[in-house]
Amino acid sequence: MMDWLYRYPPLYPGILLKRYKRFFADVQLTSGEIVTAHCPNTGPMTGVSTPQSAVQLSKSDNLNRKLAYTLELIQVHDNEPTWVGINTFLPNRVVKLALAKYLFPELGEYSQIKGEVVYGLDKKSRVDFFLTGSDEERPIYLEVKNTTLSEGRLALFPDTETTRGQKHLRELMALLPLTRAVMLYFINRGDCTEFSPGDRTDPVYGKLLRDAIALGLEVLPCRFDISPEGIRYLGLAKLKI
DNA sequence: GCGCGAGTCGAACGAGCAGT
DNA sequence: ACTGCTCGTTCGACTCGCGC
Repeated sequence: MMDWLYRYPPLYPGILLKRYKRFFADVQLTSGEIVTAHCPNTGPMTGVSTPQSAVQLSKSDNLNRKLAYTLELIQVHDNEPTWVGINTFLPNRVVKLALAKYLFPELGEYSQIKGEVVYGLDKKSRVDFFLTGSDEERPIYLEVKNTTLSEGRLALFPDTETTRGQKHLRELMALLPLTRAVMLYFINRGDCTEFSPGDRTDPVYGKLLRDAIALGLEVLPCRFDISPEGIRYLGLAKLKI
């Protein structure tokens, strides 16, 4: 039996009425009450913000928050009904838990995990994770990207033009080959079995990714099963370049 | 003075870290 | 302990210069 990697707090089911102004989503709870929830995903959420979709909200008891509810999951029907994770900082948290459990054999037997390590030419970028202590001398720079866009069973990143994402790729390339550089695409939905760069949304990113792979960048497109109960790791998706 | 396009900026929230 | 910055991201609101 596969263990839960992450368990959601109690969630409140509802129906998405509309998403607007990037951070807001009006949701009708099953009680009939209409609430405005914080949408912690500032991306375009292409294909995953359709009104009348089933959603799941968490509720914060932080009194400083203006919006107590947070949009966590939305159900899509591209394939079978599938829950998609909306919360963009969850992938980092979940990957941290997965690293602690050594769920990615591709990364070897590191002994130290550091988060948010400063790197880059101007020392202004931060890598999500920095792994050291493996038998191999080279440390690992690991960057995590949240992926929700899909075409059928093919997951795509990015879902919009991302100059920041391009910058991250360039900076990872600059580290090669003295260190290992790994891009981990967190496929935030269980129905996708393959992964490709989203050339239609950001062709520059797609080209950069291929250049980076040629230089030695490693890509881990990771599949996760998402449900209101929690998140489980399903293994790697097939990389289609 | 007006309308237009291009460019810049701040708001929204939370986590984590550095500096005081 | 506290403040302030950075990161994630988009877009409405705003300023600027241009041509008429």
